[in-house]
Amino acid sequence: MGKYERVYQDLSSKIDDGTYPVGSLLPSEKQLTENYSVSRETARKALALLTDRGYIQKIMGKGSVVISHSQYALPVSSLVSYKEFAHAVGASTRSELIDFSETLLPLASFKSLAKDLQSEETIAVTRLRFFDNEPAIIDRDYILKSVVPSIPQEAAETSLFEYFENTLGLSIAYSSKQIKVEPAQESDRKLMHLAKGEYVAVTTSVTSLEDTTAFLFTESRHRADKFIYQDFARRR
Amino acid sequence: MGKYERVYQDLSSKIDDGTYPVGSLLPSEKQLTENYSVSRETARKALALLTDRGYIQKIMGKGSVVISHSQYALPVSSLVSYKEFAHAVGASTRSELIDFSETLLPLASFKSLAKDLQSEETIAVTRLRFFDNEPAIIDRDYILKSVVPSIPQEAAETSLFEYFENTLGLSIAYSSKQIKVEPAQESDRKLMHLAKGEYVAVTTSVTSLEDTTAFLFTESRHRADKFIYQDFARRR
DNA sequence: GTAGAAAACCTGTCCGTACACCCTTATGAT
DNA sequence: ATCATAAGGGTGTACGGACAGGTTTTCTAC
Repeated sequence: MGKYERVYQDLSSKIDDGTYPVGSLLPSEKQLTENYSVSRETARKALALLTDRGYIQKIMGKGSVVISHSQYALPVSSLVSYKEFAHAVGASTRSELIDFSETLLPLASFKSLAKDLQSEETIAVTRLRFFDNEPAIIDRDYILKSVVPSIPQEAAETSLFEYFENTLGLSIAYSSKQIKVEPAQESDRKLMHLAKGEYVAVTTSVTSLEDTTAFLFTESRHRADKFIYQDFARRR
Repeated sequence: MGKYERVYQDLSSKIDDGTYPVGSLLPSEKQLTENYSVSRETARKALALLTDRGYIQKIMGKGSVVISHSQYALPVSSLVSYKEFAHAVGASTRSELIDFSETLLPLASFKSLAKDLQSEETIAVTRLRFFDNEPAIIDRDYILKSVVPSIPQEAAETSLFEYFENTLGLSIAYSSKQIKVEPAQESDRKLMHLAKGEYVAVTTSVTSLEDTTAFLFTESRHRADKFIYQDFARRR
């Protein structure tokens, strides 16, 4: 881990724990170079990370102001796995493996996100996610067999991300996603206990590795009444 | 405009127009310093912009690969105004001024996005947005009178963002937003021709200036069947 | 006392250099 | 022919300095 990442870690945790409350100023760049014994560029890199993750707003001639920064978004944003999200919010969560099989990638669901998709063999994992013991999300992941030849049952039951990154050493880089609202299907109603005429929020995402290989295709169907998506954007 | 922004502009437009197609490599950092007569740091700043806007993926030891990058997201993402969005997609769009009045900020709608909100006087602007001559979105903006004392009717009918930035010289910096799904209200059904029992996607956002003043509060109610939100995220 | 100018401090941009690490290709020994 | 190694070119990180331009504080002149 680079120096600037350590500075970032330290500053972000001090913002989280209230050492630097919302509205206060962080130490100036010059002070940071002294406190952490780094060059100004390194300090600025750490501040840049804080900036685009919504921790601070830099004001020319004044300094870096801590701004309020939401931490409880659904795992749609900022590309975190369900397990990481559950751990972060500390809610009572569990998930149940519904299906675990092999199939061809359903092109239609993802072609609006990724052009030039080929029909490829995938492993499909369907899981039902519970929040506070209520079924809230149906996740269906398609993983390219050409990238991940097989998945242990245990990884499918706990965390796919962890398996990809830690066990296989894959470097997950970015993801593009889409959110729509659809009427609940029969299977949605059954698994999530929905009445007829209810709706679900559907997020579809394509996740790629650092070498730009799109390898993970996910469709996530959320109970509309439990669905909240949060986002932070800058105008630049 | 800084040098690195000009390099960014040039590279991004060349990606958009196909000079650098998806999958190809951009010139190396060294070549960029020569082509544009800039230092490596300046070239790297331009590449960093391309990276976090989803134009490219940098691969260590290889170069910068152009990745496919969606441009037709709804104006929820990346903080663009409706007018900018309409212009970008080139769809047939118009909007209709429904209400233009003064009121207190409805705290309840926004308190999950911004803590410590005070009840303040605002100008409220409600507009109905049409896509392809179909009513699709109801936008209701609350603008703090302490920041924007008055709004000409013409600005409310065309573009508030343009008025804030170009006429008033306000620097819009960032925004945090939230998406939920709700049953359509009576007013939704009336304005957007919805049947009973239908749903709307509601995006709520708080927009702040560079000095961190939250000044614009927007509630956007979308016909569920026309709502698509697109996003691009990176894994740290 | 007050207004205005200067100083001090802050961030933004740009430049140059150095070295580590990664990937591809060419080289050369076997 | 094959395979290990070296070389070259690529990005990642870190350091240094310089100047521009914004904000706040201090000080000076009136």
